[in-house]
Amino acid sequence: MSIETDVSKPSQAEPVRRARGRPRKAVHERDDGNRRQELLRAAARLFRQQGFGATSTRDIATAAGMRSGSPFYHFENKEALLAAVMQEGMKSALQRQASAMDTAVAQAAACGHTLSARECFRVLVRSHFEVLLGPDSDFIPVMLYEWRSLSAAQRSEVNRLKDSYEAVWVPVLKALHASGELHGDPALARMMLFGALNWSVQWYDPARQATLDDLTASVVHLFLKRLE
Amino acid sequence: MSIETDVSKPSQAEPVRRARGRPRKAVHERDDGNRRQELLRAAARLFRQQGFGATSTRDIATAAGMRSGSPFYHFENKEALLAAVMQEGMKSALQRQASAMDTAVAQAAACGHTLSARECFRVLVRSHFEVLLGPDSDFIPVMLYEWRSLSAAQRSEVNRLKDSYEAVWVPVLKALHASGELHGDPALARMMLFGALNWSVQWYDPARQATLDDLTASVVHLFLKRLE
DNA sequence: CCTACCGATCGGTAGG
DNA sequence: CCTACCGATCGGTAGG
Repeated sequence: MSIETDVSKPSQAEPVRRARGRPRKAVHERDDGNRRQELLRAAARLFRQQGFGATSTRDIATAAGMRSGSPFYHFENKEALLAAVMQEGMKSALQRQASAMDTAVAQAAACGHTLSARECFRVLVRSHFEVLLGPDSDFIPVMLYEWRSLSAAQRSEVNRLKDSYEAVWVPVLKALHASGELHGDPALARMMLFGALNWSVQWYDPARQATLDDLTASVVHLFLKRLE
Repeated sequence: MSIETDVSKPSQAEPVRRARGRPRKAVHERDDGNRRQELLRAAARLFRQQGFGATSTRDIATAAGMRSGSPFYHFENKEALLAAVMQEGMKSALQRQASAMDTAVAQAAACGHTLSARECFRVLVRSHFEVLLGPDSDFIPVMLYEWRSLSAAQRSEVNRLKDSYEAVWVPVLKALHASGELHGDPALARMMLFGALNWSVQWYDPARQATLDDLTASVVHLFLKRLE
């Protein structure tokens, strides 16, 4: 279907490209990174809405304002596009996590005290909710629910990022366990906690429900015991 | 779509089915239910492993020992097969939940006391883990992670079953909240709890990790406060 | 339930 | 990045 009208077919002497015309955006070839980013955002949105398997590369191209073959100029194949979405999502999550912790630590220091494990926990949960539910939050849900479609190599690449994201939580949960604020095996508790948080992408409706601060407070009360 | 072959339209004297030929397995037509079940199990396994979009109806047919066109004798289309997997999973989950509660109530009665909310909670969590991780546990993960591929009508059908499954938990969580064993909004706690439990299908390895009883005990300790 | 098939779509590529 | 295209696969069906 959709046989393209080949308007510009025969002897068309290369449109002589005079190198002085437009100083910026020369042949719209090497200014991408922009276009690549648009592709990633479109892919993330569609992969999340419809699933990887139900989204065609044509869908993505159209959503990014391109023709059907063009995504393959930026990505080797459809799976590489999926992997890039996930890596992009994890990198931005890592950044958000680090900056949230830095800010909190700095604020505490300005008040002349250090962050308690409980406060660390709150900051991490809050940052995680932002990653999951905040603006540009299609990337991580795609990672959570489409990893089956990755090759083994791509999967272990994404897992590296995920491990370093989770590693930040480990000492915090251990400290909470040591203080008696968190019961049971911290590793198991971490799994349960991530499950509880990640599931929110399935039901959270920003229009009708609580704010991310409300959610965070709930999680803290639900998972942590009072210290006394 | 799907124009039914109106075989029995005009003057077609009903294909006289001689009731005496072969007593069992007459024309291998009406002894299915067996084959249908095999299709469902194969579909559940493949949908879970590879995802709905990445699984072809040919894959499923082969796994069930059929030819490529045969699944469509049992199911109108691929989506109907997916919907059937989910409904099958939810019906069996509802049965397991009901029988677990019945057994527990009967046992308590035999000992001359009633089930506490905490004991109810434990029974429900344990039954849920069995649904998620026990034998024949491909159906529910498919429901959890492939509902995007359902039509709106199919989705609301599945949601009816899911709602009645969750409804059993509501009074239990309310009682736990009333007694101070569960903090925060019970509805929100239910979401978090299901997230924590359902996530286990992503990491639980029966070979290397705790038993379902261990998991259940962990969840009880993690989510419920001591009553004193 | 099988055989034999069809139309559509899809991932991907050559060449510019 | 577009044009023009290909081979493969896929969901689904007619007819028995």
